[in-house]
Amino acid sequence: MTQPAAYINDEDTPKQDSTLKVVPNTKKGRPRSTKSKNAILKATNSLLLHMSVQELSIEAIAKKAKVGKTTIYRWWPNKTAVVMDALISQPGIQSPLPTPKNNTEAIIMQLDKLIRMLDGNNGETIAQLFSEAQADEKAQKIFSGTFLTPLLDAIEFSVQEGQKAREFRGSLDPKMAIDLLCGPIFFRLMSRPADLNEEFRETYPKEAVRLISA
Amino acid sequence: MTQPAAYINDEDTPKQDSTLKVVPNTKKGRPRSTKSKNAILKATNSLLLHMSVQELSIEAIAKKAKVGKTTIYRWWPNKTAVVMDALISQPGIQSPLPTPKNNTEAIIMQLDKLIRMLDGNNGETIAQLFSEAQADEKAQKIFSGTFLTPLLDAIEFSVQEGQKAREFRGSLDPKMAIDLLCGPIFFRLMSRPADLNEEFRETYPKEAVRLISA
Amino acid sequence: MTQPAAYINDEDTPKQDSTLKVVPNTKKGRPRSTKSKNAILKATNSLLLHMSVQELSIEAIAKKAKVGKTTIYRWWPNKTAVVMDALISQPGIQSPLPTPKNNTEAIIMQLDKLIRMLDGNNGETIAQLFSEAQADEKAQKIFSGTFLTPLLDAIEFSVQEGQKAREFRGSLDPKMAIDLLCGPIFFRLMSRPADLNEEFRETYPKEAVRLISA
Amino acid sequence: MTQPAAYINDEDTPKQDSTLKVVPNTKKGRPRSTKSKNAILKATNSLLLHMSVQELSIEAIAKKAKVGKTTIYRWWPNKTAVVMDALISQPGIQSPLPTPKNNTEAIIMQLDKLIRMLDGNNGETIAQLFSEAQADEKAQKIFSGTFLTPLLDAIEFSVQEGQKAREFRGSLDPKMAIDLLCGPIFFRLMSRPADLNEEFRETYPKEAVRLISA
DNA sequence: GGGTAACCGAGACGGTACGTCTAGTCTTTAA
DNA sequence: TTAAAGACTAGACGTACCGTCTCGGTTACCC
Repeated sequence: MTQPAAYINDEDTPKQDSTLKVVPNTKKGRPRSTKSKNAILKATNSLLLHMSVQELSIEAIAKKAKVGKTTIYRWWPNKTAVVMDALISQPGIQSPLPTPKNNTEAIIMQLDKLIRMLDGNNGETIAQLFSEAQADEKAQKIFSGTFLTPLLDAIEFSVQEGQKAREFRGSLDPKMAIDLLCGPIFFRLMSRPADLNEEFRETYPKEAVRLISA
Repeated sequence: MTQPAAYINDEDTPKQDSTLKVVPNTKKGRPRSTKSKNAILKATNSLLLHMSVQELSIEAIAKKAKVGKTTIYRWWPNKTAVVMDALISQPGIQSPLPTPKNNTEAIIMQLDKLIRMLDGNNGETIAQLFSEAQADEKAQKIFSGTFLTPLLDAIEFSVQEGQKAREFRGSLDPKMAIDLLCGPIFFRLMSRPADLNEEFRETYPKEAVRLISA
Repeated sequence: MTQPAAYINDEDTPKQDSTLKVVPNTKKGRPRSTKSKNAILKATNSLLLHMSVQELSIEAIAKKAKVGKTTIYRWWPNKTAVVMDALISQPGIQSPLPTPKNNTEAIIMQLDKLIRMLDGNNGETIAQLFSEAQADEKAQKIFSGTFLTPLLDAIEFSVQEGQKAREFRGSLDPKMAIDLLCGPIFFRLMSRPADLNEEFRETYPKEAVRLISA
Repeated sequence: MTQPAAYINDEDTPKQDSTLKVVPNTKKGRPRSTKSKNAILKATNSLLLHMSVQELSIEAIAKKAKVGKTTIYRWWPNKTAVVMDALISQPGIQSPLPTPKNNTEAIIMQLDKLIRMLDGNNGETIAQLFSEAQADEKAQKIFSGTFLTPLLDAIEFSVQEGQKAREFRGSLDPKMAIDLLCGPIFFRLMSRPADLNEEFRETYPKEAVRLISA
């Protein structure tokens, strides 16, 4: 189960032009204000309750958080990155999974967790981030790196383990397996989000995993 | 069978406030200029080769088509509607399917056609329209009404016929069947569009239909 | 006393490009609709009660008069002309003067009539037409020809007669005399219109004529 | 003596909602760019050589001055204010008068200065601003406050002083005196601007002041 | 404890696009 | 032929944000 991490603004170093400096490490100067950081993330989450990612503007965040626009641009490359961070910063969004007894169960648990995550307001926001990523390369990288790739890698790992263990059909291309497992969830999220309900969460994962079983 | 319906600017009546008038029938005034209409659609398609739907602006279309902005706003409610029309106006985008010998084949043909349609530049555009629809209600209505609903309705019809004919599992909720059939395609479109290739088009439809077979 | 007339849309011949046709006189086709003409003038006067000449638009007139824009453009060269016509069409705007017993009295009567005319809503409109004329050559011609020149010519005539009769200073340039007589009225109209009241009407003409007396 | 007052954008504080703040003194944020301000005024003056105030557009100023439209709207409430500022910013437009030896001379000097100011292109512009003021309340306030009121107040002061000193007729209402003195100048400006020439400048002030003399 | 470096807020900057409005022209059918 | 209706191109309006910049001022570390 790879744990790639990704963008996510953990380290308090401003976004760089990727011009590699060898050991710039000597942190001088005023350190990053955690107060501002939190205010920004909080304001973002708050605003997203009333508007879409597309409607959300950096200016609105800055105003709501009582923060200079520069402060936002210093630490995040674009709106997608801020929203992504704000999403992740929510408590309980990253709950660890219990240890599964086999790969079938692992997949079921992962899909269940995914559906839970996509339910409600967060689901809308994620759908909108996914949308932003369609046209904007930078947004694409952040969304993939922070959210999508880790998710899919974890599932792919389980699929491959399951194939080794003969739980799943060996003939199936793992990429195809991922599309079969996750595609319906995201498609429903984007086309009929209201149907991403409890019933779906209870029936779909079992149904889906059956499709790739040996 | 399919439920065509939807937006689509066929009739040359300007967008209305939906305040129903009883028989306004006598067409007075200068009729709509087909020249302008075509110039707008052509310009839109042309611009979409170099930019995303999001980057595309009404002003750019108007300029390229040598048309007043008012003319665009008179006939289309928003950008999504223009792009949707432009997409559909392309020759060969709406080819009829040959008569299938059973519902399994019908589904396969429909999926094959869908994948073909989503390949290349049009696929990108459609993904972007789908994205626009995530946040914007008006865009959502136009995209659903013009593109998504007709498509899904046709597939749903085939699924239900197939269930009656015992070709497909009767226990499967038709909505779920649609998600299983179409979800992977759209998911791949949006997450790894390069993989929406010929190989996928040849393998996926058969694989997918197998999943819902009795 | 010149009788210049001017623009004024009396004859029902559309505005021409002044490319003289010799005897086009055989009036064919549908005749001009007096109904439309009246509706246009009435609508114009009505709208001018609530807005300035500058705010008034041809579109608004056409809409209010339930008339095509083309109909307006066919008969009047621009907004100024329409407004000018509308103003003149008002009943009682063109009352003839009684015969004066000398030129001093003639001037007084003329100034009194002018002040009366510039009082109230019509005064505002005339000030606005005068304003329109400042930047727009066509408007200038219409305003001068229809309103200003006839007025000033009449006064100039009285001044010159009065000079011949030794009622007024012979040394005074007639143009200067006109400025001295009319300037204060128009200046007050444009700078303090509220002061163009009855008191002013009663005191000013006598005062003014005194200034040019021998 | 004179009541300068008025709009005029001297202090670099953006136009406010007039909600009085008590001592906002600590100037935060990036200071106003004098470069942009000058570019805007210069561009305005430059454009006014070729077009009227009415034809002039904010967009054209912005384009010519290589400045964002927002920058103009941030500092001036409307076109009239920009033009007024541009006019005043011209070197030599505000030359101080030499000390007069009596009020008669003071009036003559003031009228002479006024006629000089209204000669040529600036005269046209001022006539157009006066015109703008006829219909638009905001324009009216700016034109009066910045140009007309200071001018008339100064003359009124001289008139009243002259009346006290028995140079001028005491029976004359000062407002009437102003109309008599200034009316002809502005009337000529607006009706026959070409006649606002040197000859007029030399003869009129003396003639005018004679009319109000005791 | 003074210097210095990076941070912070505020907000002005040059731009782009929005959706609306009006000008003046053009094109149809009906009278 | 004119009238009405209304479509047409063109372009200004004032607003909203973008991402950058420029201020005065505020921490921290390092000498």
